[in-house]
Amino acid sequence: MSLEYLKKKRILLVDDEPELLKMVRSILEEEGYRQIETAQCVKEAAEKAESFSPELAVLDVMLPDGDGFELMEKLRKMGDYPVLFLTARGEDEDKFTGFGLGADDYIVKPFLPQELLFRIAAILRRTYKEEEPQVRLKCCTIDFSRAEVERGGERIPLTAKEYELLNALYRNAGRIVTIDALCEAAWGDNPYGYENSLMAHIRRIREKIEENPSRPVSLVTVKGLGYKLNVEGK
Amino acid sequence: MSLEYLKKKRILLVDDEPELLKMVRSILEEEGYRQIETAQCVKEAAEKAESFSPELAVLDVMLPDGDGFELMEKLRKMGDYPVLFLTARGEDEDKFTGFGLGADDYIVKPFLPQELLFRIAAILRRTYKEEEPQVRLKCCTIDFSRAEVERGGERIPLTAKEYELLNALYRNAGRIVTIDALCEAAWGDNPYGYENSLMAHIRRIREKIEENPSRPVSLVTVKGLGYKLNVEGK
DNA sequence: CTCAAATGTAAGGTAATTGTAAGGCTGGGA
DNA sequence: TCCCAGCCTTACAATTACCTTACATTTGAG
Repeated sequence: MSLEYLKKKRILLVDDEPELLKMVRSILEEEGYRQIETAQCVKEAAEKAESFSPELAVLDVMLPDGDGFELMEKLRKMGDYPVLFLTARGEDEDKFTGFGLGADDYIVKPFLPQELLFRIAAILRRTYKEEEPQVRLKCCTIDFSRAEVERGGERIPLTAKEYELLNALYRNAGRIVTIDALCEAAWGDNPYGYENSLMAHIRRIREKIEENPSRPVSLVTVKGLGYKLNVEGK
Repeated sequence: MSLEYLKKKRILLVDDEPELLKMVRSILEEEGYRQIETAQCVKEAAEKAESFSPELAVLDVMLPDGDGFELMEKLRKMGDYPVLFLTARGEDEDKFTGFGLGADDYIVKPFLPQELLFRIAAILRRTYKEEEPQVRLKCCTIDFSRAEVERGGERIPLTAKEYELLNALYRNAGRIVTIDALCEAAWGDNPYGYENSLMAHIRRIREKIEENPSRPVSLVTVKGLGYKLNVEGK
């Protein structure tokens, strides 16, 4: 059972004490985690999260410009990754607030390094069941980690927008994704007026992933409802 | 965010003290969990797991005929569901053994009921993403997230209007929905003058979901009142 | 700055979906 | 028995949502 891929996950640490931050970081790095970002307040954390797209967040409850709970709500709006809280001993109320809001684990300071590592590993293992770099489609495979499509030995690169759209479709593989949802995924805040542009992108994606782009089988349109990505295998 | 579906998950409790078993069971039942099995030793647990197919296991470390770690290895061979350990205070070595073997969480006795509930909910939430509701009818199933009807292995797509109408009927499954209400659902603002069109759509839907569209059993008409969708309840 | 690649826009085309209409049932009442 | 209302059924016409393509604009690397 190879768990190596878990070491590549992006982890965001947020704590106001630089000492603790440094300690936790070194614990994780020693264990082999390679992608770690840190922040010392809510504002900084939100900015880092935006560009870093963490796959796990470890948050202190007490922060100079707010609290960890408020921060978690912010983070949850951006992506659905697990959140683990650190807090001072004994504040049971905090613990319950955190769990109630949907935290994934809660560790009381002071803690044993080993326990932190185990809990992080347990959450990552559950959340990211197995590495799935290759998504198989009818007549090609998509490699999201390289943003490439492989078809008949040939490697075709995806552009940024194509990647975002395909990813949004893949996250809902098999289900219908509305035009609005796709615009939202690709253009964010102001996703209006791009319907036509979306269509052009869909066409370009189809030229990369379909045998016959005019008779799509993997990225099909459901008239009046949206688009749907069909992936192979259970 | 509906978390109701988590309450239906099958949970296996294993502990040698009948008292504790009873207590944990009542904590869970009070919270709304409905499918709970218990066992008092490794042997019994293995048997129950076989027939019960748990979706989460809560294990004590100390058992009369073995230990929880050994049991976890047995369970893992049968299925990949999360395991949470309960143990007596202070046995840090146990804790690390458990996590090292792939446990998902670890709670030290004595614990607060609330904490157990939160940790169980957190694990279930991460492990089991919300499932899509499949609506079962007399001779087919409807999958709204894919806008498809599955009948005898065949997948028949629904069009936008068909989707809207079926959805409106499903939201009032078993009850009569008036013609006006259906027009309202499908045509919004100005739902007048579409009665005939509605009929044509009803026909098309029946051809997709009924054995004999002319003798409907799932989407029946109630003369003078409207239509009604009969779903197979359980 | 320059150039190529990526992205957005526009316009004519097309086919599936939807609307329409006309004739056909069926069951209840007179 | 006949008639009528309310719904069914079908074929076909109209619409609209999407396709396709060429081209304009933006972006970003060097």
